[in-house]
Amino acid sequence: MSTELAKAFDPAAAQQQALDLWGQANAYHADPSDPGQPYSIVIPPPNVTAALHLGHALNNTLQDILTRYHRMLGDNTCWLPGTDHAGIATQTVVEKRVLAEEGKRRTDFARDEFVTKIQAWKDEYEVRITDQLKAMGCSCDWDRQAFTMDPKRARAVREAFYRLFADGLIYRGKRLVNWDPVTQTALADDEVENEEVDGNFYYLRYPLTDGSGHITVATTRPETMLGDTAVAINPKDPRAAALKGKKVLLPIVNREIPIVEDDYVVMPVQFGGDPKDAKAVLATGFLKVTPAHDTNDYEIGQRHNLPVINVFSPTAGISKDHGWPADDFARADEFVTSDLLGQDRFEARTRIVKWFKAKGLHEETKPYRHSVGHSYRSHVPIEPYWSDQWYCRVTDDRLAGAALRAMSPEQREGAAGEPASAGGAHSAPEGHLKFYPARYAKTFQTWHENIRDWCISRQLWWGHRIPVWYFRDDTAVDSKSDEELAALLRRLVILRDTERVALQHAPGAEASGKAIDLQHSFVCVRDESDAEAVELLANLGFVQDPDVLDTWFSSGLWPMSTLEWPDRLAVGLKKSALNVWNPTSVLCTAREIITLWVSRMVMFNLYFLNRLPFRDVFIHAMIQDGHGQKMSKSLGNGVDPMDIIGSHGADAMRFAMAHMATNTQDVRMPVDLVDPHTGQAFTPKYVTDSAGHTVAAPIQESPKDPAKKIVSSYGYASGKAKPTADMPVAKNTSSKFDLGRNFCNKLWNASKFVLSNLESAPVEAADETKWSLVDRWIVSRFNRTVEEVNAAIKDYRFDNYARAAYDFFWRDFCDWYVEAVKPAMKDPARAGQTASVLAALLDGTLRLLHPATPFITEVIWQKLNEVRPVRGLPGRLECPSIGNGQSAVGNDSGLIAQHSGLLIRSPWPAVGSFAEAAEHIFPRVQEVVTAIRNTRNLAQISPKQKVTVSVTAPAEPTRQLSENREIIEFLTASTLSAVGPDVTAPAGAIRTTAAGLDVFVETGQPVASAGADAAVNEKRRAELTKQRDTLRGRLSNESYIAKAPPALVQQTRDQLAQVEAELSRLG
RNA sequence: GGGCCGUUAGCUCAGUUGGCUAGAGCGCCUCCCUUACAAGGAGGAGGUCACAGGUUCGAGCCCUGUACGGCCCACCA
Repeated sequence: MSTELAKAFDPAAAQQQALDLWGQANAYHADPSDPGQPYSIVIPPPNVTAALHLGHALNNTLQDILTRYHRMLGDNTCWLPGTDHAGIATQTVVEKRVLAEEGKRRTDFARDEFVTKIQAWKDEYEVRITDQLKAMGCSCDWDRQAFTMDPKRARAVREAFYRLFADGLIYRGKRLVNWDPVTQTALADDEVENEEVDGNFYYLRYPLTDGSGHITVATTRPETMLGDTAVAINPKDPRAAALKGKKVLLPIVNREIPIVEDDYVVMPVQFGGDPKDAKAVLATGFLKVTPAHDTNDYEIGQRHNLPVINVFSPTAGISKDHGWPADDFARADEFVTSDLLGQDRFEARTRIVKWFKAKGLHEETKPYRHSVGHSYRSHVPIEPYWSDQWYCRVTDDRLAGAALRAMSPEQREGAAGEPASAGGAHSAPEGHLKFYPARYAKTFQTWHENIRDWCISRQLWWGHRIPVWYFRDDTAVDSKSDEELAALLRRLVILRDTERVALQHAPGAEASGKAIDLQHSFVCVRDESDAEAVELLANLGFVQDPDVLDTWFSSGLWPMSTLEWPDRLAVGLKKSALNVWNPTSVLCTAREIITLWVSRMVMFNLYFLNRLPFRDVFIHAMIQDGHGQKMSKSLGNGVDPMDIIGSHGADAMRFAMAHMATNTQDVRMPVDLVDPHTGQAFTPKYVTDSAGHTVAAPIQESPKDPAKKIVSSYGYASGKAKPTADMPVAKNTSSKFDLGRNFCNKLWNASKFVLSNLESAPVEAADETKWSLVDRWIVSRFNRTVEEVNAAIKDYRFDNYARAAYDFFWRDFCDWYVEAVKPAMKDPARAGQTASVLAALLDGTLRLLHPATPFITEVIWQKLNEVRPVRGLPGRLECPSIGNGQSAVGNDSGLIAQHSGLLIRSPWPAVGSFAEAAEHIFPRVQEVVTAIRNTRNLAQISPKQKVTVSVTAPAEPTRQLSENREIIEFLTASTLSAVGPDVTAPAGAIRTTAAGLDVFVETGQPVASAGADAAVNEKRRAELTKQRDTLRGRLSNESYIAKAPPALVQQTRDQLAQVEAELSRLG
C-alpha cells in the first residue's frame, strides 16, 4: 500500500475516510465506569424547525474542540447530543407548510392527526441535523442521542412537573398573558419582541352621566374602549375633586363607569406633569381603564375592584362570547352588532374612530411613535389576554434564590457576606456557577433579581401535554351511587398517599371539610403510563388539560434528562451516568438564551439534585452577516454549514470558526455567493427591503454567463423573487473560511514532505546531543505552543488556540524549520536524526491540531503510523509507541480521535522542557536571513542569482552564525564568505545591518550594487533615525528618568546606544 | 427609561497587569510556477487606535463626557 499522499488536500476524501474509521470504532461512546476525571457537555439542543446554520456550526465546533481536547487529556469525556421539539416554532412551520401544500389549517385536522404531521417534520429534520453534526466532525456519544419529547425525556418532564406541583411550585392562575392571536397561544415575556411602530393618539370624549359635560381620554387603542370599566384620574390632578363620585357613560356600549383616582395616571403638563415626559405632553389626565386588555389597566382594576370585560376573541376580533356579560352587551348600540362583531382589532379601531367622529366625540388625532410588543413567532402585535394558565412559581426562594446563591461570589454584585447557601433542607451545592466572559454574570443576576412567575402553559398541540386533570363532567358523578363514588374517592386518596397523583384546589376555592372537593380540584398524574390513575379520573368525570408545556420546561431539564434522571438506578448509583456526568463541565451557548434556558436549567438542577447543571457557562459570539445583522432564516442571510463544508471542507470551517471565536459579543461574516455555474464566489449586490434590512438583491447575473440568472438564497427568503427551474440557486459562502482552507492545505503538504522524508531517511532513536540549534529551537517552540494552547482552552479563548497553533505550525515549523533542515535531510549522516525530530514534530502538531481539525489530522495520523510507528523525543516531546496493537495501557485503536476507556493512545502533548538558549539565538539567525532577503529584494537581485555575504560580528555572534552557515546560505541563496570581528566592507558591497551586526551583500556586479546600496541604506537609515529620535525624546524627559522603573530606563539607554552605533556604521 | 458591548489597516479581527517601531488573515503592490505546498514562497505599501477632556514619566489599554452602531431588560394612555 502506497503511503504517498494526494497532491492537494481533498477535504471530501479525508472526511469520508475519517468518518468511516470513527464510525466503525464507535469512537465516541463513553461509559460512566471508564477511568479518568469526568468531563461532560450537553449540547444546546438545536430546534427541529430547520437545518443548522453557521451559528450552530460555531457553537458545536467549540464544544467539539473542548470534547476532543479533554478526551485526549485522558478525561472520561462524554458529549451528549440531541434536539429540541421547539413547540411554537415547529408547530408554526408545519402549519405554514400544510397551508401551502394542502390549503388546510391546523383546525381542519384532529389533534392526533396534526401531531403526526409535526412528528414527520421532526423526524426529517432530526436526521438532517444529526447528519450535519456528523459532517462537521462532532464527536458526540451518538448512543446517547436524545430528543426533548422522546419517552425518556417525557418521563423526566412528568416527574419534574409532579414534584413541583406537589410542592406548590406550580399553580393555576387567571392572568393577562401575552397572547399571540395568530398562533393562538400565550407567550412568555421573553418571547415578546418590542418594535417601534408609528401609531396615533386618539382623543375621545366620554360624556358625564349627570349631563355636566364630558372628559377626554387619550388612547392608542380605541378598539379596547368596548371593554372599559372605568376612567382614572390622578388624585393630585386639580380637577379630581370636582369629579369625585361622578360617572361617565361609555359611548357605543352605554355602560355607566366610574371615575376612579389612581396615581398611576400621568398628569398633563398644564396640570403639573413633567414637560420632559412625552406622555405628559400628550396626556389629557384621563386614562380609560380596560382591565381585560392592558396589563397596567388590569392592575388598576385590581386596586379598584373593577369588573373585567373581555371583548375580544382568541383571534383578537371583537366578540361578545368571551367574557362580555349578556346583560351588559344588551345595552350596547346596534352599531356593535352590525359593524363591530367579528371584525379584527385593527378594522374595529378604524370603525370606532369613525363612529366617534360622526358623533362629534372625536377631538383630534396625533401621531405617536411608540414600542409595541410583537410575537417572536408570528410578528404580529401581542394582545394582553385574560385567560387561565399554569404558572411555575420561580419567584420562590428555592428556585430564583437558589440560582442567585449558586453564582460565583466574585461574579455576583452586592453579595458580600451572604452565605453561599441559606441552609435548611438544601445544603450548599458544590462549586459555583461561573460565566465566561464574566460580564454575562450580570445578565443572569439581574434576571433572577427581577424574575416573575413563569407562565408554562401553551395553547399548542405540539409539546408535552400538561399532566393535570380537572373536573368537567357532572353526569359522570351524578350517575353513580354514593357507594360507588365513595369507593372511587378512596382509591384517589390512596393514589395521592402513595404519591402517584398530587392534588391542588382551584384558586379561590376553599378546601372544605371534605378530603377532596372534586369540582375544584386539579389532579396531577405522576407517571405517564399510570393507566389506572387516568381511568379512575375519567370515571370521576375528569379530563386532561388540553394545553402543553412551554418548550423551555423540558429544555430546562436537559442536563438531567439526557443522563437518565429520574431513573432510580441513575439517581441511586454512584457510578451512574447521572452522578458521573452531572454537573456537566460547561455549557457552551449564545447570550440570547441566558434567561430563557440557562436560568431554568440552573433552577431545576438545583431544585431536583441540589447541584448545579454545569460549573462554567461559556457564552460565545453571535455570528452576524456583513451588515451587522443577525443570521436568521427569516432574514434569509443564513449560511448552511454543509455549503461551507462543500466549498472549503469541514476542517477549514472549524479552524476558521475557532479563529474567529474571540472575546467580543458579535462577529461579522460577510456573505458571498457561489455561482453554481462556475463554482466561483462573488459578492452579491445589496438592497434594502421594506423592513429596512439590507439583503442581497434576489437575482444576480452569473459572472460567467450573463444570460443565466442566479437566485441568491437571500432573495428567495425575502420573497422578492421566486426561483424557477432555469434559475439555479446560489449557495452562500464566505471568504472568511479561506484562512482555514489554506491552513489545511498547508498542513497536508507539509505532512506530505515530512512523510516522504521519513520514508527515505534511516530510522534512528532521537539523540539530543546530536541536535543542531534549529532542532532545539523548534522543539522548544512546540512546547511553548502547547503551554499557550492549554492556557487558551482553559479560558475558552479558542481564537488564541487557533492563532498559537497556526503561528507555530506555519510560521515556525514550515517557514523556518522545514526549510532549514532541507540540507541536513540530504546528508546521510544527519538525515536519520533530523527525521526523528521531524517525525515527533509532525506527531505533536497533529495532536495539537486534532481538536480543531479532526478529519485531516486523522488521515495524516494513519499515514504517519504506517511510515514511522515508533517516534518521539524523550523528555522533550513524548509520543506514544503505536501500531503494534498491544501496549501497557491497553488495546490500540490506532485512531488519533479515540481515547475512550482503555484506548488512550495519542494523548494531548505534555509540556516538555524549553531550550531558552536556542530560543534566544535562533531569532538572530532569522534576522540576518531576513536582512539579506530584504536586501536582495530591494536591490532587485534575481532569486536565481547567488550573492556573497560577509558579516562583521563579535566573537559570540560569529560563532553562532558560523554554526548556522549552511542554513543562512540555503535560505538566502548566498555564500557566506567571511564572518568575524575584523571583516570590513568589501568593495561594491551593499551594506545593511541586522541584529546589531553589519551585513555586506556582494552581487558580483559593483555598478548595480552602488544604486542598490543607496536604496537599502536609505530605508534602513530612515527606520533607525526614527527609532533614535523616539528614544532620545524619552530620555530627555527628566520625569521619565526619575519615575520610570530603573530597569526600563537602562533598557532605553542600551537601545539608544545600539541604534546610534548602527546608524554611525551605516554612514 | 435602566443596563451591557463595540468603534484599531480597504475588509474581518487580535492587542495580557499601562512600557521596545500597534499585529494577523484576506485584499493591494513587486519579484518568483525553486523537486511539500501558486490554496504557495520572498519582500513591500497601508493605521493621528471614533471624538473631546482628564490621570500618569508614559494611554489603543485607566477615568469622565460626546457621537455612531449592536444587544438585553422595562414601558404599549
